[in-house]
Formats: sequence, C-alpha cells, structure tokens
Amino acid sequence: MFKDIAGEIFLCYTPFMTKTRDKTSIPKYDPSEIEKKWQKIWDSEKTYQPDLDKAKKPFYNLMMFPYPSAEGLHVGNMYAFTGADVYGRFKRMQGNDVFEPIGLDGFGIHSENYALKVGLHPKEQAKKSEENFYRQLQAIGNGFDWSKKLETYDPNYYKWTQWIFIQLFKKGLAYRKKASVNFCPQDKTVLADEQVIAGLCERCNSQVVKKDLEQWFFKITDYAERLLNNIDKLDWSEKVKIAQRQWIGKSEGARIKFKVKNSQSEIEVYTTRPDTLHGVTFMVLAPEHEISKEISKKNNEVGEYIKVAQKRTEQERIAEGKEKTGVDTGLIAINPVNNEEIPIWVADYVLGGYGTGAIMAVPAHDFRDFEFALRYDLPVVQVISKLNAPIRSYLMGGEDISDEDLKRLKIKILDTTEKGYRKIEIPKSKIKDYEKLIENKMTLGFWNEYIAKEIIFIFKFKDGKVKRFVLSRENEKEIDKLGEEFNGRVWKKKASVWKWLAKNDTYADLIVHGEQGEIINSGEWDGIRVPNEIGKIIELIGRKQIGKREVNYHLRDWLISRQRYWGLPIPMINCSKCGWQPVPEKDLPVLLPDVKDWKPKGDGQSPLANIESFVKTKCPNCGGNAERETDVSDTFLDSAWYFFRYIATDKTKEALDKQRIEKWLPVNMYIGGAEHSVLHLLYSRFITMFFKDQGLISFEEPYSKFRAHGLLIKEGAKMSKSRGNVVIPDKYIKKFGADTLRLYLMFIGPFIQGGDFYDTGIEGMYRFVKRVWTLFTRISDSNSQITNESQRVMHKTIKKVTEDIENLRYNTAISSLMEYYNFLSKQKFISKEEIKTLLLLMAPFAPHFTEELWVRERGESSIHISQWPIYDPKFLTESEITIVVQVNGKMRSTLKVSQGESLNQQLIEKIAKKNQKVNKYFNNKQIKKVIYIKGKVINFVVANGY
RNA sequence: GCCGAAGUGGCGGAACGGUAGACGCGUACGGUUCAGGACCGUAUGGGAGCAAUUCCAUGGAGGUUCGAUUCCUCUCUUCGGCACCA
Repeated sequence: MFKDIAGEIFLCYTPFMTKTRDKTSIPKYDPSEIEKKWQKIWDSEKTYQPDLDKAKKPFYNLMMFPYPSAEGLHVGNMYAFTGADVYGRFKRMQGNDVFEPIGLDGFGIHSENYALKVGLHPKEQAKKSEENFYRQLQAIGNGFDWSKKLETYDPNYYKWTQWIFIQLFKKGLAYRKKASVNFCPQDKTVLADEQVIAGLCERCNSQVVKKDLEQWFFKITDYAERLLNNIDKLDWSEKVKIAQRQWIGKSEGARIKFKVKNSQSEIEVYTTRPDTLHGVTFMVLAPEHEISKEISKKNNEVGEYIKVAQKRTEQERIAEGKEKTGVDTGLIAINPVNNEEIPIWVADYVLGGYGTGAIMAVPAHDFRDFEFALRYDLPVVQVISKLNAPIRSYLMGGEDISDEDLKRLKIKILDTTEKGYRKIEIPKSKIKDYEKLIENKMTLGFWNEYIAKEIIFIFKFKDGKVKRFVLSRENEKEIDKLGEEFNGRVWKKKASVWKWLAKNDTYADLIVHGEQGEIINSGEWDGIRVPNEIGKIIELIGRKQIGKREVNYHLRDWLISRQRYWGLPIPMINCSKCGWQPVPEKDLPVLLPDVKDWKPKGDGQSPLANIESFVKTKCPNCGGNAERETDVSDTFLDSAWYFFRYIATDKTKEALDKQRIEKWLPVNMYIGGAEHSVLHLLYSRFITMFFKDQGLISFEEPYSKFRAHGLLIKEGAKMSKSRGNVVIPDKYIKKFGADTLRLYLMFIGPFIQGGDFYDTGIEGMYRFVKRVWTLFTRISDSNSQITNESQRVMHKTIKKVTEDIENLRYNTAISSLMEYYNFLSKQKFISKEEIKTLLLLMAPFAPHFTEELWVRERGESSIHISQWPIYDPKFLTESEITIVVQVNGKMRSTLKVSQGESLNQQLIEKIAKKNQKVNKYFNNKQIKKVIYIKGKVINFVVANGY
C-alpha cells in the first residue's frame, strides 16, 4: 500500500536528489525545517495510517493517552511516547502494519481542577489543551495515526461509555449502595479506595474523611478470581503483576461463629488462621459493625468511642497507627472450641469494610492484637510453637505493672550468646533499674554484666502507652542516644521487636512468614503442623459446625460516581414508581449540559443537580415524571476501553467494531507508566472481561504485552510542579530538534528504569547527530568494496541494535550506533551499504533526520517502511581471536590467535606458558590445573603460598 | 511493617560467571580561530613508580567457583508501591 508513494516524494524533493556529492551539496543541518517538512509529508502520504480492515500483519502499538490537564506535555510524557514509538517504528520496519493511535483522556477531576485554577470553563479549557497537546504531540515526531484520534469528552466517544454503563447495569454489575465512602473535602467529591493514598486524596493531597452516602458501584469483585488467575498468563512487567496480585489480595481462611453470652446474637469473624482458635483471648468489633452500633445505643462509652472514631480522618488513624485504642463493651462471647468466656471490645484498628468487620484476637500470634492486649491488660496465650524452639522471652517493665502481668507474660530478659540461649529471670524489683539504665544513658558496663547480643525491652507507661526497644551489640553507638530518644524514636528506627521475635522465637512470625510450627495448648489439636495442615483444622471446625472455609479479597467494588461537573453523565433515571431505569439506548448520549455554575458544591451533590432542565425527565418505563442521575462517572471508566474505540472512531452506530477487534486486539504492545499498575490496568481488564462475557469479543485480556517505563527525573530530583523543575520539551525541540531530544531521552538510561535529564547531555547528542550528518560529505561515489572487517562490524551492530530494541534497551542500542559511527568515521571509504544500514538502524530513534538523508541518498520511498536490516551470522566470526590469560583467576596477559588455533587447547597452553608476562607468576610453583574456555580464556591455577 | 527495584569513576550509565568502567557528559592538554563559541585530536577510576610495571577498587561481611559487578546467605543505604486486609 505504500509502494506508490515513492515517486511523489521523489518529485517533491528533486532539488536535494543530486547525485553529485561534493561538500556543498550537504547543507547545514537544520532540524526545525526538516522536521516540519517530514511531518507534513507523512501526514499527506498517510505513512502511519494502516488500513484497519485490510492490513495483513496487524500490530497494535498502544501507549497510555495523556490527561491534558496541566500546562502541556512535559518531557516525562514525551519520554514515554518516544519509547513506545521507537518500538512501533521498529515493528513497522520489520514488516508489520503498525497501528499507533493517540488521544486525550480529557474528562475528570484532573482537567476540571486545572480549569478551576486558570478560571476557565472546563469546556473552553479542554479546547485549548487539546490544541496545545496535539501540537506538541505532533512535534515529537511519533508515528501516530492522526486520523483515529479520540477525546473522552467528545460526545461521539462518551455516548458509548454511557452505553457500557448501561450494559453493566443490565447485567446487575452496576448498583447503588449506601456506604461509608471516602470523601475529599478539597475536591468535594467521593473517591474510590484506589484514589486514596495513605489517607490523602491522590490528586490534591488533602485529608480524606469518611461519609455515608448512596453511590454507584461496579461489581468488580465478581471478577476478582479471574482477574487474579489470568495474571499468570500475561506477558507483563513482573512488578506490575505483583502489584495487581497484591491489590486483589486474595486470602483463604475460615468464617467462624461466636455466640454472645446471654443473647441470641452471634458474631462472625473471618480468619486466615483458624488453627489459633484456642489462643483467642478477646474479640474486637469495628466501630462500623452493626453490633457496635447497637451496643452504642445503650452504652454511652461505646457510643462516644464510635463517634470519635468516625470523625477521625483516615490519616489520623494511620498517624496514630501503632497506638491502638478501644473500648470494652462489657459483653462476653463464647469461644466455640473451648467454651471459654472472652470479652468483646470495639476498636478502630479493625476495619469495617473487610471480612465481617469483626475479629477474633489472638495476641500471641498477631502483632496488632498483641499491642492491643498489652495496652489493655488482656491475656496472651501461646498456641503455636516453633519446632524445637527455645522459649520466647522479653522484658516488660513500668511502674504500674502488676504481679499478674508478670506471671502471665513470663517476664524475662533474654540473653543470647554464641552458643545458644540463656534465660534470665528479672525480678520485678529490678525492672526499675533497667529502666534507669536506659534513661541514664546506658554504659558498657551493662554489657559486661549481661553478654547479650540483643535485648528487647517492652515498657508500659502509666498512661497506657507501650514502647519497645531493641538493644544490640552492633548498636552500641546508638545506645548513648537511647536515653534521649527514649520516647519512641529508637524503637521505631530499629522497629523490629516483632522481627526479632520472629527470628528467635515462636511468635506471630509463624503467621507472617508462613513458617512451620506445631500447635500447643490446644487440647486435641496439639501436635498438628501448621500452616501446612490448616486444611485439617478447617475440616474439623466444619464438622463441628463452628465455621466454614471462606475466601476473601482485598479488592472492593469500584465506586464510580463523582459529584463533579466535568465528567461522563451517568445515564440513569430514577422513577419514584419504577425505581432506577437506564436511559434508553436510542436516547444516548446524555449530553453534559453547558452550565455556568459548574464549580463543585461540596454538599454531596453534583453541580448538575441544580439544573432543572437536566434533572427533570420522564421515566422510560412508565412515562411518569422522573429525575436524572446527576453524578458523573469516575474518569477511569473513560480510559477503561479507549483502545477498543480507536479502531472504531469512524463507526457511529456501535461502540465496537467486532471484525476489527478480532483483527487488531488484544493489544500487541502496551507501554505506560507504572503509576497505573493497579487502577487503569485493572479496570480495563475488568471491562474487557465483561465484553467477553457479553459475547462481544472472543478474548478476556486486553493487553498481551505490557511494559512499564521508568521515571524520568531532573538532575537527581523528581520532576514536580511544586519543585518547579518540570521540563517542557518545546524549547529543546526548538533548539536541537525532536530527533536529538528523542535520541537523548532514549540514551539516558534503560527505558524500563528511567533516567536523569541533564541539559549538558543533550548537547552531546546534538553533536552526534551533526556528526552523522556531516559523515555524508565523505560518502565515496564509487561503490567501494566493503572490507571483511567492515562487514563484520556492520553485522555485529545490526545484531546488537535489533536485539536491544526488541528488549527496550534503547540506551545500549544507541551507544552501539555511536560506536558504529566512530568506526565508520575512521574509515577511508564508506560504502553505501554501510551508510544505508546506519540510517536504517537509527530511523526509529531519529525519524525525520534519517528520512531526510534516506530520501536524498536513495531517492526511494520512506525509510520508515523500508526493510529493517537482518544480520548474517556468518559475518560475525572474527578471524583473529583474543584470548585472556589468567593466573589464579587474575588477568595477566592476552594473546591473539587464529580461529583454528583457538580450538587447540594444547597449543594455546604452550603459547601462553611461553609468555613472560604470564610465566613470571609461576615462580617455579607447580601448575595444579589449567582451565581453558574455548576462544575466551585460559586460566592457570598455581599452588598458592608455601 | 510488607512487597519490589537499585547501590559500579566527578556525573548518566556498560559488562551470556571469563580483560570492570562500553557509549556519552564533564575535565585537562593540543590543533583550528583576531577572540569566544563551534569543530577536530589526545588523555582521563584510585594509589606507587621516570618507566616497563604493579597494587587496590563494583555499599559492607561471608559463601559457592579455577575465576563473582553477575549466583547464594546475612547486613546497610536509597528509591518506588502498598499499608491496622485479621
């Protein structure tokens, strides 16, 4: 399909096609002129526009489309796009019909917030951003198919996003629920769990609070198991796969019922370790738990606690994190395995949204329960022991410590010597002394007294706070500081009572690390090996009807509604008679109305709620008066399916073009930022699976191959607006050209790892580009014979560059291009073949520059649809081989031999032994052994010492 | 705390278990230039030595190996992600 283009290009550019090649025929390298010219030509020649219906070797090369929210495309975006484009161009030259689309993810809070900031209506701002982004995206010289661009805020696009919402609703996968949701007071909207980072809003960093609101959800949890299982089959960056697995967070365990004493009610808990059931010494309910709420009606203390807990922001909870609080309800539960009576507490370290919202606490084997038990003087019963382990011990102190505490917790100081463990009982009377030792800056004398490697102190203070310390010999310098830092820093730094316990002891490490242990103190269960035989326990409790197997996921349903303006109107109608009805498909799209007052209100309602003409409508079912949903959708829905739409932008009657989908999808290569490891990738997988289930497509994973690129930083620091070090590519493109910038970006470091952007570095690259340009003045006219050596270097370079690009190791690909240039520039004659090869290999990185020289030199059609060079292994072998000679593994000399000689070990040995540089190390010592690696290295092992 | 990645010259970074530092930046010296820039050439990990040469070096400590930047164990540091998920 490209064949007939050549002639036209030739005609356009005859002035440059002169065959006489004196120095004057090569003008000065002027990137700005060349780049603009070629971008125009590629566009008019449709160089990058494959025929979506007829392409023979479709290759879908996708990159994550940008949100055009901020000041423009920054160099980090360009880094990602260039890296993806290099791969696409490489595939195109290898004979594929590469489809490389681009668009804008323009709906959403990102864009709306930017509009707020600059004081423009989001619609106007979108128009401006669009223009600016497309101009910049054009300038970077990617092989985009501009005829297929899309924007998520275009009604022609979002009509179909709404259609997807309706399909989900029809299948019961979109539903409404009143839930305690994350609310960002700054952005004045609800956020998905995924958008809350450590209790802060992902976008504006303000503290997120909990609110009870009725919201739309997608039932992604129905797909949890499939989303998890498919991960193994994907060719994705490993760390992204790990992040997804972790996010889905499958856990297997049991649901267990506890009866409440003197009551009909039961409390169910979820646990992954039912084997610790005999170690349960209390229960804890989340403040959101129904029974907690019920209790609070009668019990003021509990009511107060719940109120306070709910007021606290997520971040406050985390900040106070380790300091657990709670309140005793006075109720008693019965442990179903041994009928022991245990107290029921309410505490906010138990999450309402996970499992059943209630736990059985096993302080001996769970650190959190342990902390809580220490704070509130609850008993600790060990029920798992490491096989043949010494008994765990620790020191507990404090003024209000009771004798009972001492008994129960077996207060000891552990003394570990090289030989093993020795327990030292610390009498209560002495505990104060140790406390003093720490306060008065411990001296080395302490260590003489107790030759301990490490000592743990767990101090309980009058106010109930618990602090832990680890002292160790390695740590002696810190000990002086210890006194001053008594109030928490050291133990936080050292952090690891638990880790330490894990190493030396029988505690929760068994759970945390899944190590093997043995059940103790548990009656008939004693001796069972866990965790291997937990299955056995579940069977046992199942038989006794105490509990049953259950699987839980960390993944929650996807909260979809947002109380903002600039987003996809949710296409639903609420009728007082018929309930929620989807907008009939023929009425789509539900257009986002033009509104003057579009700013978020913060009253839990979208700005759309104030527009009567929008809200008031008829019920599609009964025709009566009804109201539209006024919330808009989360942006992640827009981007969850855009790659399906790129190949159907010309279709107006349907969302998907089934035939093209089967031809082009799944995406062959998807490149994007690791920051979307979880959200975007998971959601788009979910939507794709849903399409599959609807019979719309035949596969359920959208991206066969995904690679996350690294982060581009600026002179050692992360680029960010607050630092003011965000690099905008425009000025570099203007000064050096897009080709130089592309080459430089790809050269900085491994694409997968990212790199550090330095201004001086780019000048070096500019130099390189200019040198290659100048090299053309030296092309000999005659078809000079290519030498063997030149042949070898050329094929070596082809091999290296080809393999490197395939593995996204662009930095080393470029360095070998430089080496190749260095080699060529030292030759007297350069054959056309060599020049041609260099240009072809450079083409994916520097598309305009190479195109210009290619067409000048060859008068042929675009370099970007020319055949990628293929190396011939027969040229790779060197006639002369360098063999490294080592004595005792240290390089002492090298020798050059012919291909044939290198096969003969005895000969090599003989030559090597004669070498003075080598044999002087023999010193009359006996040669014990000779190791020869064919063609590489020979190592003489000589007796060492006397 | 958990998971992941990474620690190599002045800097960005190269090295299928086999000559550590490719390539580039920077620097120095030289050439060219009225001069500066640009360009070209040479050198450039550290120590000792006039030199040939030699010793030391890939965060640290061990181990496997004839041989380790590379594999294993422990440890320290940095960065990224997750974070009270029972």
